[in-house]
Amino acid sequence: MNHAKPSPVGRRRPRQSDIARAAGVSQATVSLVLRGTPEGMALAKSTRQSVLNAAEELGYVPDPVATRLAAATNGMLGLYTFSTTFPTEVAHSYYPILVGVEEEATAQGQDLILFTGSARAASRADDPAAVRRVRVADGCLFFGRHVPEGPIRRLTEDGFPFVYIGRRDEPGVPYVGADYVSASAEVVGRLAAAGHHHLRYLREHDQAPASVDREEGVLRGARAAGLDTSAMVVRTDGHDLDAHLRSWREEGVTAVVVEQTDTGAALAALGAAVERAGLRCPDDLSLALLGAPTGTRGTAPGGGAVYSGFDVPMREMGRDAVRLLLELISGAPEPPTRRLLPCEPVAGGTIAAPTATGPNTRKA
Amino acid sequence: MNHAKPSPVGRRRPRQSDIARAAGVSQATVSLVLRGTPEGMALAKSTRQSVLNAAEELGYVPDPVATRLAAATNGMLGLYTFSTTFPTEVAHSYYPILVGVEEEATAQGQDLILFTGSARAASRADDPAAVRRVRVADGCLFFGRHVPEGPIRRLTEDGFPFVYIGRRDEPGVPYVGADYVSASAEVVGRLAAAGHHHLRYLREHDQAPASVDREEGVLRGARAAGLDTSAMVVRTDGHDLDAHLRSWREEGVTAVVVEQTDTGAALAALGAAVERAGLRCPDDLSLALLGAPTGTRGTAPGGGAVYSGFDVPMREMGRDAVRLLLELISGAPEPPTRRLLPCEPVAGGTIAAPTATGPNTRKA
DNA sequence: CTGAAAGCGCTTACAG
DNA sequence: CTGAAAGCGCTTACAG
Repeated sequence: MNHAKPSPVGRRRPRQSDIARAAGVSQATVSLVLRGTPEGMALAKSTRQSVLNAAEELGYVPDPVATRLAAATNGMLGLYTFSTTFPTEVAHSYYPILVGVEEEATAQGQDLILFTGSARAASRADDPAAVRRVRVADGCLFFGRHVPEGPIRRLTEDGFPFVYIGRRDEPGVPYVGADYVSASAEVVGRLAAAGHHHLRYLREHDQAPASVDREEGVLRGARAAGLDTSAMVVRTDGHDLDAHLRSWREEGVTAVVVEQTDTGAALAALGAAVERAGLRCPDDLSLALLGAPTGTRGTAPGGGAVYSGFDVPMREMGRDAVRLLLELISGAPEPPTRRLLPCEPVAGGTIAAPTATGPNTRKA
Repeated sequence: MNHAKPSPVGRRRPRQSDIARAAGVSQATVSLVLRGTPEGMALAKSTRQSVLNAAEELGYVPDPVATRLAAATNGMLGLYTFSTTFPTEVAHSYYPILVGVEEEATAQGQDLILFTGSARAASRADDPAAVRRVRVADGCLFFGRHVPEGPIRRLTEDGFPFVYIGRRDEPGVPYVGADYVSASAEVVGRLAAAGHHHLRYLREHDQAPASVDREEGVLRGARAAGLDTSAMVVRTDGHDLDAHLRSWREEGVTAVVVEQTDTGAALAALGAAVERAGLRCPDDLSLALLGAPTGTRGTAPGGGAVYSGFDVPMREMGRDAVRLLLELISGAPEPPTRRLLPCEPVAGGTIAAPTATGPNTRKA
């Protein structure tokens, strides 16, 4: 026997067998008709019609769970986040992606399952069991700077359709990322064109693809402009940068480029140091920010201008990832299954020609 | 026969029968052990252990779809929005709720299914079939100013657990709403205490509970303060309010209270009229806003001060709704299943004592 | 203490 | 053109 599923309160909701009884056909025939398969369409008009009528009459709605178990699709797409899901602090970087995903999912008639990282028994977001849950959905989107490889490999082996939001190194893994390399190179080129020949690139220690790509772009742009890149890259853990800033200025550095991450540590540290040094931006020092989500760009210290740099098309990435995932699910992906979207350059107000007066002209 | 589910690529993922074979027990026993039921715990230690080992060995993860179909729960909560889902314009009012829901769901180890309103075949968000989809989840949260009653009644009849985010009139329907009545009354009381005796309440035509409650609160507060309420309530469809504003001023009105809705039509219209009239706020006119989501409060025209009024605890509503839903699912809800959360008064800068000089003292 | 069986509500070959 | 049957991977009484 079985469960008390048939609700404490009202009538049981109708299933195919109820329709079959009402229409005087077999349950299988009901399935055929309702799914609108070729076989179903080939049935006698009268059979079809009576099935359809009975279904309408009874208010039938297919059970998505049973549908899915019986190997069909269920019109649900998963979204699994490896960063802390939704936390208020990273809301700004996460939300635009969610909006994009939601928009496109809605447009495509797909529901969305937000896998909340923790969940059930074994907890951590990178727990293999946790990741495997995503299989309830027809396919899944993954997002986060750091992603556990094991569970994902397993999914690949199983042939489960998924797409990363963000570039990945693992070969064969489909993704929709941002072209940080080109965008970062362009920013450095812009600085060089404005007359900056001594600059620093400030980044965090984190080795996520998004960070690696920005650095590569910065170096590429610097070389293209003929700049000396030997001491250009500086890593910070977010601590006090006052000493650094002072020595850079003494070395004639006129511009600092900084990466934006979900922690924002590097940017915050730089901002604080600039503030404390009493420097004005861009008068005393030009600043460029590599990649804020569209619309969330902050303003620089010592001047309050909007950061120059580029925007990351988060929303569009979300939308495109949904499209790609759907293509994968249907088995016919449009050729590039690894896509990089262009970033929008932002003029901002933190880049100006360097004051030709040399280092340390203004007050300490 | 059946489907090609066993992945095009790799090995089939293990199921209970695989574990059973490896451990030399029946599949049912595996289920008992893995679910950790009383019966399962009562099994011989050695049996338990070998099952557990085999499961670990094979990397077993239960199939949530099958689990759900076989009548257990699946650890998924639905969120169904009747307003346009997520559209950028209402993002501000919707997002805090989503954040709250997400936070609590994560804390409780539940995944979230975002039903995208439209979806599949028949489209509109209030389509019965669309609403019925929510049954994949263990329970569902509903949100939106306007909610179709039919589909919901059906859900009730079926004994499906759900909770509204926002107060509802339908008897017996569980909800977590905001106490707009008290909060609105308090705002009017505050105005009266500041010396305002002639005021107007501007609202839209929309008859959602949230609007009805605000009006009730305003009238209650006004009566408590001994104010004349006969001409107090004014409805607007968002069009030109210049003439209204002029006549109010001539009648000696010194303060206007306005409701915040997801369209923001009334507020926008009032703001524009105040702007055009060249009035300063709160110098020439006090303004109060009834209910913006925490943190999204805008600034008033003619002065740029933050609106006085109250904040709606969207995030907390989301959290509490998840808790209530979980209680409902487990069958043991804590007594009030219809809850109203207090709103936070916001002092803001748009309420001041009326200038004792009477109407139209300042420039047109 | 454990196994065999029925059932959840569908889909999909396969017979007639 | 339609029905009977098997199967998806679980859970849950019910026997032993």
